[in-house]
Amino acid sequence: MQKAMPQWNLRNTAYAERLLNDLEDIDWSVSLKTIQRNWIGRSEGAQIFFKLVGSKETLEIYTTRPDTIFGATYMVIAPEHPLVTSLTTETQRSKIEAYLAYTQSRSEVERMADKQVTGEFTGSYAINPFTKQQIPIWIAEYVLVSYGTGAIMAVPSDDERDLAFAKKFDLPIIDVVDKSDYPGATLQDKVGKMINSEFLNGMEVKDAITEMCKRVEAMKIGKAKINYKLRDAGFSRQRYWGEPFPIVYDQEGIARAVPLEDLPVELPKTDNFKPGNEGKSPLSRLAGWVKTDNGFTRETDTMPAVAGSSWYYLRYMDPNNDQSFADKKAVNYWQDVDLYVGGAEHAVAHLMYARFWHKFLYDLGYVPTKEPFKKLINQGMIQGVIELAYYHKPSSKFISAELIAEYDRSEIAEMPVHVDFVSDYGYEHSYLSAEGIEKFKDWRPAFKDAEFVLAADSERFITKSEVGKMSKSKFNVINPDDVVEEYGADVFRMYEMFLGPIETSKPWDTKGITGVSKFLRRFWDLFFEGDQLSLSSSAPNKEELKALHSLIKRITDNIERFSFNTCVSAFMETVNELRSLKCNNRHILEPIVILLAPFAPFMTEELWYLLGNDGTVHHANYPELQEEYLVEDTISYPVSVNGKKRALIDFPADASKEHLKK
RNA sequence: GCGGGUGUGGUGAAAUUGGUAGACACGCCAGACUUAGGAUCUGGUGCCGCAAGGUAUGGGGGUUCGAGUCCCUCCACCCGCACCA
Repeated sequence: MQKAMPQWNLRNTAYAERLLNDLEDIDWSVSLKTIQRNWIGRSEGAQIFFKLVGSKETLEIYTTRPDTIFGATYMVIAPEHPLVTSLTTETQRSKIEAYLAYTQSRSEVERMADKQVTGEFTGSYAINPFTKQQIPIWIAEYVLVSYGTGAIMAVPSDDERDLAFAKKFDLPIIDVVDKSDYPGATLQDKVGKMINSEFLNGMEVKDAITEMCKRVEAMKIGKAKINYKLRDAGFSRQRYWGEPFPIVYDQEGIARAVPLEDLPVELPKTDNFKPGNEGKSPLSRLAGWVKTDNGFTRETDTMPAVAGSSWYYLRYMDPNNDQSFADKKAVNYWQDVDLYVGGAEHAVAHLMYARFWHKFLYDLGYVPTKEPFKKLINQGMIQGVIELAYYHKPSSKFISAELIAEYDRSEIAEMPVHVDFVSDYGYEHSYLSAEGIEKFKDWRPAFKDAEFVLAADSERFITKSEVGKMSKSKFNVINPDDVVEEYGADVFRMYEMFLGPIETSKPWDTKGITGVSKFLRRFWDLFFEGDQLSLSSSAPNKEELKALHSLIKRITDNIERFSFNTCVSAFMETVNELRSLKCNNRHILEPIVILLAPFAPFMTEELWYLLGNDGTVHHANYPELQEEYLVEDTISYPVSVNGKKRALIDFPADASKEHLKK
């Protein structure tokens, strides 16, 4: 059931321009910024009021192309537009009602999926303020009530949708832009010379837009206006869990802020979480709480989850403060969030609200920065492979994927198969064996007698494999506990890092996990002779020191740029090298234990203890890089002939220029 | 349709600013040790070629002494928005 009720809204539209512009200053991924830009949806245009024939009312439209107004030959309003009833004339009423019944029968999804040119004439006319022509007002579903003003001036010569509509309903088309100077330009491109437009004739489109905005303003029939797709955020929930609004209503029903000294307004305790009457929140049942001592009435709606998530990071800066959300000193010290690692699914809700909220606090002087999250990394998702079986509905048979071309696709359904039944899971050719088919039938008793059609010479039922989210509904969830059980948490952790760059999404695949497992065992073995800890404390040699310090350099640099996969590679290379050097020197190995600690926290803790240290390795000082150990004795110079490297020649690093030239 | 991103071996991937492409790992091949091995160790492995050598970062073109990296163009795939006036 839908019901109109008064709601609190956050006027984040007032911040639209800043939310858009300040994206420039933050270090976020291009795709995330793009999503936010699209969501804000800024467009420059004009708001224009059209007079109606035989009425005192006007029809307000929004257009990004005021220059084309001489080509506006009809108008269109959305089926849900408030003026629909008053604009409909007696003779058209039954047709309009039939059309409205049709549009109401179509969901938004249907409208988008099935774009048909439909509409109906209202019987009313507006007056084009420049041509002075009477132009018909139509209703059509291609105009959306939620965007702009829900009404447009239609210029069939310069808009594809208007053109299709005009052709279908035989409405006049007047060319107003000559694009012959711009070969290849489409209707969307704002280029060309104005024609058939009186005082605009000969102007370039851009200048014509400016000129038209001036004229419209001078005539007091509208003005230049920037429009946003971004909507204000509905902020009321009729639920128990959520922050109560610090708002009370006085005897006249005027909303007032709860005085500072009475803040915060805490959620009252109750054990009745059922909704209140007339769709109100459960809080409305608590009469003793709703009525305040001075006879005011509390707001009983609560805030949504995005309220808390919009500012929690500020509270982290001063979590025990009972006077304010965070002390200014603390906020000035911490400033903002240096690095936010989060999923792209928060692109428009949480991340937009948090930015808005932060800017609001900035305007009030409570935070020193304009943006909450300086740098943001979208960590990639570990995906799953979804295994699907083709099911031929008319014959109730399952069809092996290699045979699917022989069937009519409209008769085929795809049924998810639990990945536990699938052989060679993760490979292109993954399949159900005879045993797998039996498991599937036990799992889905409804298909216990279904036939599985296999290729003539095959005993395998090939499944269709698709990369997608791990999801209970797709039966492809892999539990990390099993991996941890087999290889340990350190291996699991490092293998996830080793898979590739942090931003990359890819299906979970354990094919290479033995490499990481082997690496950790080899590192461990460096410390031992058989089962005995066996370490040398003598001064390390040059090669060992170079191995250590080049590792320190690489790990430091790679962490700095969030390249954890190459960190793992660097550790592997160093351990390979120390193995071939037969190094068991504690002056080398101990700093590596510290470097490795964030990557393999459990094993390094163990080694740290075995090395005789007190406390935890995770509090140890980070090893210091000493560049002098990195200097090469010889440098290999590539020798190029015709731009191709043909040879390498080694020279002592201290060789003179003269020597090199020879 | 509009906007954005990505294309490198059999596979996951390296190459931070234009400077020996394929590090590291998986897989594969050969060998060692073994009663056995899906354990461990050693060596090899982009492609063509016995070799010398040639060739190679989606295709084509350009800038440069030198291009995976910069520019143009085409193609493929992925993501976002989508009747936005």
